[in-house]
Amino acid sequence: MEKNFYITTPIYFCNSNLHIGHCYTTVAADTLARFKKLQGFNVKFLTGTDEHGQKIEAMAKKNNMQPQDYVDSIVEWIKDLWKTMNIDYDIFMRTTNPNHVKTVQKIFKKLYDLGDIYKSSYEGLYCTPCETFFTEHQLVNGKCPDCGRDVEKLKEEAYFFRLSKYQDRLIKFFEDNPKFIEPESRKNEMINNFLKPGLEDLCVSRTSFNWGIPVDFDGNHIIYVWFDALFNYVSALGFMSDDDSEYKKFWPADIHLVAKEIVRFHTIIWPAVLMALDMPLPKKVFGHGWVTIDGGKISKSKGNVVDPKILVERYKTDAIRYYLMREINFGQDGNFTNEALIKRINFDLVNDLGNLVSRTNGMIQKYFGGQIENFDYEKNEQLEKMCLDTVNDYENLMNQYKLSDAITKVWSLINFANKYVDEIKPWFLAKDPNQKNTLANFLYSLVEILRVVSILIYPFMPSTPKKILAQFNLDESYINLQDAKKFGVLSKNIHAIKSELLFPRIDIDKELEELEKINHLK
RNA sequence: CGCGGGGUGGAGCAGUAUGGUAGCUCGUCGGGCUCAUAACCCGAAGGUCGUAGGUUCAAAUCCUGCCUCCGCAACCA
Repeated sequence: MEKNFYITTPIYFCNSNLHIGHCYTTVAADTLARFKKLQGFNVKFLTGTDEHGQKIEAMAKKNNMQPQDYVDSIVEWIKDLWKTMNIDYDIFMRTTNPNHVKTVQKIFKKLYDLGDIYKSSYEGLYCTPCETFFTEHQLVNGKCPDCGRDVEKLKEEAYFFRLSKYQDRLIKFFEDNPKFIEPESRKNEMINNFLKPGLEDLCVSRTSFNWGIPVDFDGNHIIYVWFDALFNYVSALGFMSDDDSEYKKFWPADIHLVAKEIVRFHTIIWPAVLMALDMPLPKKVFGHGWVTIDGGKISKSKGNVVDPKILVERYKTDAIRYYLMREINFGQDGNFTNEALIKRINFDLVNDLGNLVSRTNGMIQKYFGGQIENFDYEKNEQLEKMCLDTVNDYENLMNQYKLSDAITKVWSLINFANKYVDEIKPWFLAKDPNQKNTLANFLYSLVEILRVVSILIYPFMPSTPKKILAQFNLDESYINLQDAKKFGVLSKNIHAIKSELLFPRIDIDKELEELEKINHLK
């Protein structure tokens, strides 16, 4: 039977460029997608953009552009970002995609016909110059938070989704599927904050702006952006279109990866609408934590937004990916600082991994002229067990989405190898011609460990394994999870090639100064 | 009493579902090695686990109160 795996990131709101937090979500999804592929799954990995809404209309106007031209320019920037971050998505879904638009309209009509969407009126506090409704607590001193002017009570005609009808079914679903929301704390939050107090019907249309999907049977109304956006996960698979084979194959999604603030949309509104349509629900919504900067929330007004493109340019993609996946415990908030980033690079990538590759290569050059051949292979039970245990632990952790723990596990193998060199003391063996075979076996083992390491780090750092393997004249075909569980896979003829450093050392003080300068220029 | 999360050696974090020698990375101090990117390996110092009580033979872990920080509160990953 074919094993399918459908994973999604949120589709990002296109009102401006993305920051390191968006990269975090997407890198995590990419890492999981690559891992599942290694495990032999037929993976579908979706990311994309949410392009409708009043804010985008306003941003376009501010830039003197048509909304479509504006989002096109942002999308171009985002696609370039994912290219530089080495994100290997299968689908880049845009909510302005004509098929998506048609699908959302059909769904809206269907729910209207079923009676789960009905027409009523929306009453709220309205700021006329800003053309925006606000809730009571959004107001600042009773005035519009944007312009500071008075607001007035206003009624407008709108469509509503019968969210309240699904409250009990949602609670039951949460109880019956304890793993639906992870981590568990998010589930408690949803139940306590939203389900227990009672759900109100959701206003799913607006008339105060035009940039969105019109209700096709009532032209004045624009469909609420979240209603529009959530359905991208199925419209991308051809749901309700002429060809829905992909939908049949991949829905329901195995995991929606989202950040914690939009868990609500994915675990209450989304399942409720799917229930209304009698469609299967996603298997899991994982709400990861936030990347904080210097301990605080990423925010434009604080001016602490880190431009990921600058980071990638300076430190290379794999280093950034490694830092994000390693430093932050998946599920909880984690801090980003320039200093921690550079330290991780220097200590973990340069000292531990880079140096291990370097010294292994160096010894093969020095003791064997770059070529180990014609030696009698001796099995080493201890090494084999060490590698096998690491791979098994790693796979278990990855299956539980414990990404940080899994990559840390790989480093314990790297550290083990560095220690092993000290134990064996190859520099003594090299002086004794009778020990030539032992020395060859030892170096062969190190290359084998590096082969296993290359496989395991691949989902996290897609370009580094190639570089490691190339130093020993091996190609990417060795990146294979099944082979990671075996020891002694390589031919007993190892050719080491003099190579550039895997990760160059960074001068911390100098680099921090440089970054400080860049920040000031902004 | 709105809700959620956190407070663990100098710094950053794990550990808390099934109570039982407090672990990791960095920093500090001392030692070893020389294959390697002044890298690598070993050892040491340093914590009454926010606080006050409670349960228990035994609490970072379970219960109660309090202090404190961060976030959410209906369109910021």
